[in-house]
Amino acid sequence: MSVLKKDFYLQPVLKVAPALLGKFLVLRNGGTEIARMITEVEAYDGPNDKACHAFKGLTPRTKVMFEEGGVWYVYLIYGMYYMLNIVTGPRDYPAAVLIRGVDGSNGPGKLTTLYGVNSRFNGLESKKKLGLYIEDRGVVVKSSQIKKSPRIGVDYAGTIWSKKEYRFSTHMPTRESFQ
DNA sequence: TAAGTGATCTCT
DNA sequence: GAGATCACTTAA
Repeated sequence: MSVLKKDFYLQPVLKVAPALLGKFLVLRNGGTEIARMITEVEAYDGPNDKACHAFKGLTPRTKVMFEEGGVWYVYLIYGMYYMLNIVTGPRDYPAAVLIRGVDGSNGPGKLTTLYGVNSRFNGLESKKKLGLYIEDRGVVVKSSQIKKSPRIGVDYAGTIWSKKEYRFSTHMPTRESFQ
């Protein structure tokens, strides 16, 4: 049981994304704690990825993605839903992993509603002190249990990038598996 | 299947 | 400042 450190996030996003499956997204707020296993993520890989927000360059919105790995990137989409991403890779390399699903929840919008995540976490470092962080609780997800598929909602990125299998999910059985 | 929602970006 | 866009959800 250990909180993921910065060097974990400094790896290439395509390594970090599948490695996050089976880890726990933890929100600690005073006496309450929400901790659920991550079951679905998507990778957004830097300046070459047309589906990546930062592809078009640095703007006030995307500048967080250019930070060093290990910080949260939170933004509002469709006027209602916050998306939760963790930035990866070295500084000035815009890449991030979108956390799309945790155990017992479907859809990234519902996930952030569940956790009460909003833009106040944007740009902040994922660590215990912040109260929102990712933890390794010893669940091992085998590569054979990881399903790859194209990302969701990125048709605008063109066939090459919208077909990339940068979405990773797992059907690992749930909380019984670690208690 | 389509509508709702609002920040952001790209033009004028 | 106006208009288009958007990594989603819900209700039908």
